[in-house]
Order: sequence, then C-alpha cells, then structure tokens
Amino acid sequence: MRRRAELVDQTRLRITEAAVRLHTTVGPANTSIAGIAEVAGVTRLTVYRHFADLDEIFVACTGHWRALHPAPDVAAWSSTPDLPSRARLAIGELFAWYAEVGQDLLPIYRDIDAWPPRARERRRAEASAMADVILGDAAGTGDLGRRLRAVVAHATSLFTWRSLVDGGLTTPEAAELAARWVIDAGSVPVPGLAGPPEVRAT
Amino acid sequence: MRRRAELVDQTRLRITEAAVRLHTTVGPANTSIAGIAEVAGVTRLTVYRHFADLDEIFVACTGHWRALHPAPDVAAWSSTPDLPSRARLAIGELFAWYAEVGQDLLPIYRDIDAWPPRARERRRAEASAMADVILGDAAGTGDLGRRLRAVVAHATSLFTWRSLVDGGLTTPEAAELAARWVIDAGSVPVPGLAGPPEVRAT
DNA sequence: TTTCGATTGAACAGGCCTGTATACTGAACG
DNA sequence: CGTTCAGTATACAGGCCTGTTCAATCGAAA
Repeated sequence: MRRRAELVDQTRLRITEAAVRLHTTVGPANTSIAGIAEVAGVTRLTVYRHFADLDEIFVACTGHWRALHPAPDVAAWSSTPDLPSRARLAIGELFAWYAEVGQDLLPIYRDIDAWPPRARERRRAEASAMADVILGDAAGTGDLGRRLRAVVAHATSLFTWRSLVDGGLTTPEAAELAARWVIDAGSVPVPGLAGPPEVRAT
Repeated sequence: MRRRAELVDQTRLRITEAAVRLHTTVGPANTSIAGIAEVAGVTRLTVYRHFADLDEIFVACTGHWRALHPAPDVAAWSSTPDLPSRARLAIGELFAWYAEVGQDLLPIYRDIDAWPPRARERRRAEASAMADVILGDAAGTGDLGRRLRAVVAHATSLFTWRSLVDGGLTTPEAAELAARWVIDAGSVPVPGLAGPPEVRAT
C-alpha cells in the first residue's frame, strides 16, 4: 500500500499548490473551493474529501508556502549585542526576504481579515516575538520602550517595505532608512515627546 | 415641480448614505447593489434608476463623504518656509484628521483594488501633489530628493498612522515620530546610502 | 482476479448576486 | 381632476458559490 498512498498525497499536494497559487494572486478573500478545484484539475468533491473547509486549506497552504520560502532566523538576531546593529541586521534580512517573497505575501496580507482567527492570532504572536528579539533589553523601559516597540513593529512591516520600494527606493535603501528610525527612536530623547501621553484622543 | 424633485433627491441621498455606510464598514469590495438597496430601504430597481453601476455610486459616495469630512488644507502648508516645520505641520494635521476619520477610511483603503480605476488614479495624483507641497524646493534634488519623496509618501500614509497607533502611540506621538523621519532623511546624509542605488534587484 | 477506495460525473437544493422586464401604486403636478 | 412618473412588487434568466448525495470508473493492493 505504498504507491497508493503516494498517489493520494500527490492529489493533496496538487490541491495545496492550487490554493497557494490563488492565495498569492487573487488573495484568500477571493479564493473559493470551486476555484481551487478548477486550478488543481480536480473535482470539487475531491477537495472536500481532503479538507473540511477553506480554513483547513489555509493552514496546509501556509505550511507548504513557508517550507518553500523560509523566513529569516529571528532567534539568531539575539546574539547581536547592541540595538543599532540588531536593528540593521534584522530589518536588512527581513526586507531582503520581502524583496523575494513580497509579491506572494501582499495579496495574503491584504486579505488578513479573511484569515482563520487562529492564523491571525499566531501571526500577531510571531510579530510580537520578533519585536522582543529586536528590542532585547531595550524593551519594557517605560515610555521609551513603548515608543520603541511601536516603531519596531512599524519598521518591520511588510507594508513599510512595499511603501518605500513603491516610492522609488531600493530594498537596501529602504532597510537602512527603516533601521535608522528604530535606532533614532531608541537613542534620541525626542523633544515634545518627553512627557506622559497627551490626553487627546488617539 | 419643486417638491417632486426634492423627494427624488432625498431618495438619491438615502442611497448615497447607504453606500457610505457600507463602504466604511464592510468596504467597497463587499458592497453590492442589493446590499445598498436594502440598507437604503429601497428597491434594487430604484438604485438602478439613480446610478448606472457601482462605480458611479462610488463617485457619489466619495463626494458625499468628503463634503462631510474635509481633509486638511494642503495648499496652506506651502506658506511654511522650511521643510522641518512644514513636515511637522502637514503630518500633524494629517494624522489628526486620520484620528477622526481613520475608522471610516481603513476599509475603503484596504479595498483600494476594488476602486474604479479613475478614482485610484485621482488618489495617486493627490498623494503626489501633497508630497510636492511638503517637499517644496527640497524636491528634485537628485538622489536625496528621491529618498525624501519616498519617506514623505510613507510617513503621510494612512497605514503608517494606523500602524503606529496600533502599536500603542498616541496620534501626536505618531505624528512627531513620522515628521522626524522626514526631517532626518532630508538633513542627515545617510552613510551607506551616499552612492548610486545598488544594482541589486529591489 | 477480485476487492477496496480514491476520484469522477451528474445532480440537487439553497444562497447571494446581477441585469432586465412587467404591471401596479400613489403622490406631486398642471 | 386627470396626467405623469418615482418608486414598488414580482418575476425571469443567468452567474458563481456552497454542501451533499448517488452511481460509475479505474487503478493499486491482496
């Protein structure tokens, strides 16, 4: 029963790959089971046999894509002692990765509201963990830490990379600028931002 | 024939307001003529009588919303002579406006791919004109101008405001930080960014 | 060679959407 | 008071989607 299982896995893989293609082009919000079946060259019924619903497909799809496109090693950044070097290293690697896979990721992140709630939560946790590593011991130092954390989250965002590159920058230029935002926010006590948060509504 | 026309206008307004409500909640991508008719308390046929298609509704909808929520006066910024003050003024006013209307704008901008092409183009032109005003005579100075322009475009983005505020900053804090990005990019010659753009693909 | 099971093909009922057509109501208008 | 016409009610044909059922293939496994 070896070749048999192999064929089944092949079918499942074809479905997963079809889902990846749709997610990275029209985006998860416009991806239907009928569409996946058509792209995979398979009956709708076959898709139902392999996956309960679109959310299950989303998970398989994500796993498949991530295996093909490994993200930078976040943990490795923590061995860099000072914040400026760490920010440059992290944002440099991240943006280089974005330059490779951004085309795929943009439709997916655009449709983040269509993600399964657990996937969204997991993504949030990963981003938070990444910020922790970049911040290192700079995290949690009161008001400065709060500001730093917000800037790191923003500087490392896929949309920041895209916005800067769309604006005519090269990826290394964008990375250097974004890294400087983090570094400046962490070193220069910003005048006008010294006091407690203004009372004004956000 | 006065009261008659008035009633017709009222119906048209109800439809437009229904479209606004849907655009600012579920977003243009998920707004259907059937949905608008239901929210407006009107027959689908009545909507067809007033508007040819969703694109025409989009235009009416945009005009209505903008009349209710006037954006900051971009032209007025040009009377501020130096870039740093101009950046602070512009981004401060913009972010304050975002703080008021961001809730409405986010679903609309999220679905920017669903906009009528002409609306998208118009939006692009407005953003470009805004960047020109903020840059002033700092625009067009070769490599520095190119970088400045990209940073201005990014710093003034709705998504930058949202990202920073989501990260825990107040709107004034976010504005001050974003303004500093522009100011620093315009004053400090960034080491490692002096030369021509790297050959590496973006 | 027979059995098992993954996959197919066709069909159904239901949902929401589109654009169009018909006849009807009711109120403003002259 | 009768005409006009915006809006209603209802319907049709068509599109794409969902989830489910049934019988029919077809190939690997025993």
